[in-house]
Amino acid sequence: MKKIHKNLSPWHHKFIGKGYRLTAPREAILGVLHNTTEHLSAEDIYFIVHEVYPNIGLTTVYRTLELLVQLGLVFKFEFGDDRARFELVEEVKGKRHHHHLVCMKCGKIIDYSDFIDDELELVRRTEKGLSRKFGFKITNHVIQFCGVCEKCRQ
Amino acid sequence: MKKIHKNLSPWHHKFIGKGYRLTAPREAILGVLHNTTEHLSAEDIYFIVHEVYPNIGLTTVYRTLELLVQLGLVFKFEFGDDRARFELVEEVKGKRHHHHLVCMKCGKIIDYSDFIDDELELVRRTEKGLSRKFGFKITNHVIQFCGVCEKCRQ
DNA sequence: CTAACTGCAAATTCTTTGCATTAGT
DNA sequence: ACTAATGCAAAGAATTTGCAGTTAG
Repeated sequence: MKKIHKNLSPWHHKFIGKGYRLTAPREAILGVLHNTTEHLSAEDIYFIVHEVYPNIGLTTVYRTLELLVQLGLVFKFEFGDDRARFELVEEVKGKRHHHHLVCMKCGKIIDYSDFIDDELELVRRTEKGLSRKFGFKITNHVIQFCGVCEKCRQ
Repeated sequence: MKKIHKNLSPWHHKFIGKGYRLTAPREAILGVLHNTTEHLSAEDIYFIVHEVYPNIGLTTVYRTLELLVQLGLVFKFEFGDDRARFELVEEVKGKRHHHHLVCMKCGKIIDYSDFIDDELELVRRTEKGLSRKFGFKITNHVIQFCGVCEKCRQ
């Protein structure tokens, strides 16, 4: 009889069989990213995870995030404030693909997806063109608008 | 008779009368940015400027770049390699507005302007929409594609 | 003349590394 | 068991800051 595998974690298959292990810290970090709508830095994540697993170190957070980016599960962004921010990719599961609008004064970041259909259509076309012309295999894009938010303008 | 002002530096008017001074280091740094097609880091600029003005410090380069960004003369970019890169805005004077294509393996950066007309049209539309919806005054945008270049794919 | 600018050295901040220990599979 | 993953402390790298001396306007 076929053994039923208790595939508890939705991320299980992304790790196993590739030489990677799905450990408690990794699941915790994925969980944090999954449950937030914010743009967390490594340190932010560290503090949150730390509440549940007080013995997880900041180093592990950095190393895990690096792996997750490499596995294509997480995006890494650099806004203007000299610390990387991380976001789950998960096009699946409701959360929509979005781009960013950043306030240069207060650092506020808005995710928008209102105007995104046109943008994505353009992205597809541009990717194809760039790919053909420069021989790149394009895996990702950054589209971001910068400005000053309503509050900071006063 | 009207006095002819010896406006030696094309950047003179961007500084004077706003409480800022156009000093030798600043002109040198602007000159470096003007004469390159590369995406220089603060340290890159420091080394180049240093050949002509050996007593200019790295600190001054950082401080000058910060000011230039604030004055809107220079763009600051973060590609994946944890060091900021700087580029003169100068839409004027030939050099065309462009976007970036970055290789995640070797860090090569290609400026492209081939597919940019569509992109800029879209940018205008999106800026208008975002501005209306979120009350932002939009001053800048980042459009960047990431992937793996032809060489690194082999 | 005076406030803005500069250079130097020291301090900060974010991120990475070395190494001995622990723990998935 | 075998090797990846972890935590800690220490190292590293980019950028910032304090301060006394210098200079453009």
